[in-house]
Amino acid sequence: MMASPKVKPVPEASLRRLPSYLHLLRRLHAGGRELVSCTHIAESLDLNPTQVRKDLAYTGIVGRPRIGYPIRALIASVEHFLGWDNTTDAFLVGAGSLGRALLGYAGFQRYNLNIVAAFDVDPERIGTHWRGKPILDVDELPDLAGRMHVHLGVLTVPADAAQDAAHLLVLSGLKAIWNFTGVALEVPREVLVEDVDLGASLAVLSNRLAQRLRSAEEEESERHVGGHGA
Amino acid sequence: MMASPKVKPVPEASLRRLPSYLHLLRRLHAGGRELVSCTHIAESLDLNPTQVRKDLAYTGIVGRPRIGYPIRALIASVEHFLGWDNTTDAFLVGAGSLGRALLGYAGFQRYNLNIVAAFDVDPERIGTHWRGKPILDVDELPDLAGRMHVHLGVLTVPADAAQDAAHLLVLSGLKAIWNFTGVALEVPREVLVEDVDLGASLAVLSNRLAQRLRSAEEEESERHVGGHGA
DNA sequence: TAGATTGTTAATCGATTAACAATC
DNA sequence: TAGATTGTTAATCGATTAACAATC
Repeated sequence: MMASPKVKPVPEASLRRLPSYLHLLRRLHAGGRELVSCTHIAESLDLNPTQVRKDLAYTGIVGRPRIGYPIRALIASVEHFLGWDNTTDAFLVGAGSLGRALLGYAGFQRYNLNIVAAFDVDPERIGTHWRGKPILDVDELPDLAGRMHVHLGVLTVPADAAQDAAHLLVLSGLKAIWNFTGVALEVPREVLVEDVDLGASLAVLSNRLAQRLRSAEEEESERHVGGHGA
Repeated sequence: MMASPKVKPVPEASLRRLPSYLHLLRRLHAGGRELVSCTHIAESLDLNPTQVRKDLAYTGIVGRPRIGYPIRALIASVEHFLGWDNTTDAFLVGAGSLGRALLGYAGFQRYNLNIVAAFDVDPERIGTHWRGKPILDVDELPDLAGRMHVHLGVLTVPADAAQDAAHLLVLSGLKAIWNFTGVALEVPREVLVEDVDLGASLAVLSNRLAQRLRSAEEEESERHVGGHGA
């Protein structure tokens, strides 16, 4: 007996757009507006209206032709679909600079994400607090995960400790890992991993910037020679 | 006269994979290995060999049939292609919790990225240092950007200050913005923006996790009733 | 009613993957 | 030489976008 064999997963690209809709919808709602159309959302966010309509349909909302969607219900629908309608508790592993940053980051409230504790191996860190959150010995993690019913781990250890730490999270029964290490983790299929890869993001920007700086130079030297096109 | 009109841009997905190749290649190189094949890279990173071959070809490297690529040259090729062969200086704007985290993050060395200073509007922060980096008044940014030839800005201000801050960076002559605010910025076409959207990333993980927890519940209750499939 | 907007089906587009000739 | 691997062209796949009927 397999778990929901027919449900085809929502495209990742669609999921990734939902938070930006949510952000806009909350602003509109705060501004007192009650209805919104895909056309309006699409224009605000510079997207294709059909794409917005499909994305929203995934959350289960049904709109009314000529009218659009009730904003209140739409917000609720998106939040529920993302599991952001209830607080999600999480453990953070690796209380280095990046880890402490996320530990102190107030912005996670928006997603109803609550990091309840951090774990580390460094005796200097263990037993201390950071922004009101305890930093505990990583050896306590397996036991606490079970007792506190925590399913989500935020992984911020150094790259060379990443795979071992991931293994520990799996053994501790966590079901999802938000991976900031930049390392491709090997975990069982039933454990979810989502990578936040700063290197990947920076690569896009760096390449495009380097390209432009190069072609700007080229253009400059061409101007001196008397350019004959590319 | 347009800048390089014929150069078709490398697909973003390919660029995003390059840092993971680089990471692996550096490890192999450190291990004393001198040659590597796409097959080997693909197996290590769980990718399609043809895809790896195409990605690497974008950087300009040429391999030898039967042999593969010389690792040293391949690393140099990828690094150059990403503009990571020389140090890139950057300004960080917004020295809140996330900003200070990135300011103190040692991992950027890997990409030859050097944040030289942070800027803020809070008088309490201005004039202080964090991890050896000065936090300056944002009013000084335009002048310093020109004098220090800084092209890249790391944007970590609160969401409601994002657009204004981006505008300042544009006016200051910066050419690229690494945007951590989660806000869709409006900037002139000639300014590059790359978004690191934690909300988007978390959305994927949250939805998939919520889905699984839901279907686990379903299965549980089905077991009691005597399930008749999905 | 007229027409704006939804929901859905079809066409387009681009990225991934497979096939295969060239080559060391 | 034989065959593993590269580089490239063709086929596949999935996401985006366009077209359009249904409807309020």
